[in-house]
Amino acid sequence: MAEHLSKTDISDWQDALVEWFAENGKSYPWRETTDPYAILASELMLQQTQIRTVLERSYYERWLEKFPDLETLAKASEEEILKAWEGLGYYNRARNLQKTAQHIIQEHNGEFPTAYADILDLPGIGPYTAGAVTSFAFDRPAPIVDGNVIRVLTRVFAYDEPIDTTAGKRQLWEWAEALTSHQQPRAYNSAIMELGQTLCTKGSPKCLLCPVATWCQSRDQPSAQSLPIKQKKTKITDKSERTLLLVDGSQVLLVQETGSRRKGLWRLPDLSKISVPKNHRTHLCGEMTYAITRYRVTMQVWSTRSPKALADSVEAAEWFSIKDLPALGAPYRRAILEFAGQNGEVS
DNA sequence: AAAGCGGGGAA
DNA sequence: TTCCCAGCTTT
Repeated sequence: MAEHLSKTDISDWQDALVEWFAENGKSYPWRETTDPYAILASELMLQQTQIRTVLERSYYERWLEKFPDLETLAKASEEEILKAWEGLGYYNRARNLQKTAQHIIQEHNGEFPTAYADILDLPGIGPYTAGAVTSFAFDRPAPIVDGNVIRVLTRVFAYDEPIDTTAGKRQLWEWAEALTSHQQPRAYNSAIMELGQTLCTKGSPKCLLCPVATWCQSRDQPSAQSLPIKQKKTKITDKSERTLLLVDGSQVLLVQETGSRRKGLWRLPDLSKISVPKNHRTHLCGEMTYAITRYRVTMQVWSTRSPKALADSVEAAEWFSIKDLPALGAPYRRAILEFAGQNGEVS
């Protein structure tokens, strides 16, 4: 399909995007640097995560302040890393970022690799992130395909087949490859992503303002809104969870996550795993619902009037100051803040 | 090829 | 509610 575009077309398409971006491109902290480590940190934070989320809570700035370079990050403790990543989700990203730092120090003498294949080889870095670092940090040509680019390309080529298949992905990368700029890799890749983010949006694409509408087979078509097409629909399963909120003065009792989910983070103890003494009375503080991966979880929070007595029944638990909590899964943090008062009273 | 992995914002 | 977000890894 890209065969429909001649060499001149491709060049004009690139120029139009780059020119539009020069006029309309937004400034982000990670666009003001060419430090590959800083760019990589931003890219990992942004995987499946909206720009707004990263910006609003200053994850990027805080991360670079705490771990300004590869050496500092390589030596950090898991606890520090998870605390800095707390609330962002997909916590293996943080662990992989540290593994990458250690890998570069050991295998590349501390020099960030500039070759695409070497970057792709780093833990947690797939085709998209490798292309992003290659182009954004080193201004070298590399195709990228993310959620934004997928919208732009499927609409430009009126691609109405599912994109979450092997064939669909192959087609998208093929197009991205064919359109990659060898003149201005950094600007072009930034431009096509920003186009998808601001004009070629999910809801109602702003074709009227689009700098590349000339080349678009879905221009002003209602069909544009329905692209891209996905085939997978994840079905949500309901789950329930009973947790124990034990507060003693300014302290709260926590246990560490064991499974693969939220590994290394802390949480409220799971009441269903605790054998409560026969004559011990517990009461329900409240209930909240949250979503995680393919589950919708209804979480009950239980407590007691005599927390110290019950704490002995909780395996491998530790007391933490509520003012200085370790990295927690978001729902547990919310529950503590909502149900635990300042002076140990539990609602 | 499919499933697992977090959390939040927007329609 | 559902969908999506600067995706990657494991099964």
